[in-house]
Amino acid sequence: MVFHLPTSTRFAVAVHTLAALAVNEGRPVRSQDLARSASTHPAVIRSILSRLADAGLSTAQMGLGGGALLSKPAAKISLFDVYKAVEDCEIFSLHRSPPDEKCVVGKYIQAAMLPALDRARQALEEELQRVSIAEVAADIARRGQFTIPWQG
Amino acid sequence: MVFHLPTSTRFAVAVHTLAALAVNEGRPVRSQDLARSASTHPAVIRSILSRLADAGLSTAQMGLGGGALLSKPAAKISLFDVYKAVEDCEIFSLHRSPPDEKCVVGKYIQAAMLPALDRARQALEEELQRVSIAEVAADIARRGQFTIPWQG
DNA sequence: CTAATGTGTAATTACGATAGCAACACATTT
DNA sequence: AAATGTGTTGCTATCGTAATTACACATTAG
Repeated sequence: MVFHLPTSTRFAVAVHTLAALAVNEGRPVRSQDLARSASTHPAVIRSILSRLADAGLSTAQMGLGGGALLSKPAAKISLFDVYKAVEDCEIFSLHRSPPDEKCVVGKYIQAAMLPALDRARQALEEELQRVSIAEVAADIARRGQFTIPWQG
Repeated sequence: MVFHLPTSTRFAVAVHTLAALAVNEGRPVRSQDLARSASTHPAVIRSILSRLADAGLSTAQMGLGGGALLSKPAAKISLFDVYKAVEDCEIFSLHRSPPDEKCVVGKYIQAAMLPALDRARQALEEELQRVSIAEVAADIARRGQFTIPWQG
């Protein structure tokens, strides 16, 4: 059986994008080049960069020679920061239509399960918090056998 | 901005259904009644019950006076069991098209981020494991000020 | 045995989010 | 002024979900 995608591809593409900016540390990278690397369209990259910029994770340098840049050190950007910036953080969806209030189960089911769902969501977020874009970029550098001249 | 639903409503409806079976302990409940309680269609309920039966969580009693029943004690059914039965457990989707192998970032990005995503998924699943249908049903009973004559 | 009840499953339809893509205004550098 | 590159909007195709209908099959009551 085929299921839907629990998150959009935006999260993976956003991490890809920020890792690429970290690897190209300092040099602006064009949406066109990021798009080729991530196998997508430049407008998709710019759309994601727009959300990342709103979240204070990246900035854009307009005009000739322009492109995207990290707006803070890669070590200070967690995967959770990226997740929050580009995805809905409500992992669990509840009933499409509100359950029947006239049934005891319908009346209380959501209140009864919400605490557990919140704890599960929080556990997931805490794990994402533990990993930074710097670590992802460093892992890429290690696998690719090159070094990144880290900022600072 | 409007986002999509990270899980389908199947999970919430499935927990609703099993909690209802726990509350009506012993008596078969018709898909029609479960559907009214969950504000959905009987065929949707039967479709979900079919997955729950495949997972060994519920059974069906055919014919007149029939309906759905728990196939094991509610205390032995965790929210993770339900989650596994009706949802895709791949929370994070990666790139739609494989990244560019000719770019170092594209070549290693997925391998670099997968361990973190796995840990996050596992943390979520462990939290869901901690809560049982029996606890959800008991919480409903507490809020509704009635008691469930627990099996055994 | 027959009728009534209720499940199991397939097919269809409508809907909503995603992502690919084109177009164009705006900013910046040469 | 020309060239380069971003920001944003709008359109389209695709896909999963869920509502709904329909019908074969199982079971019980009479």
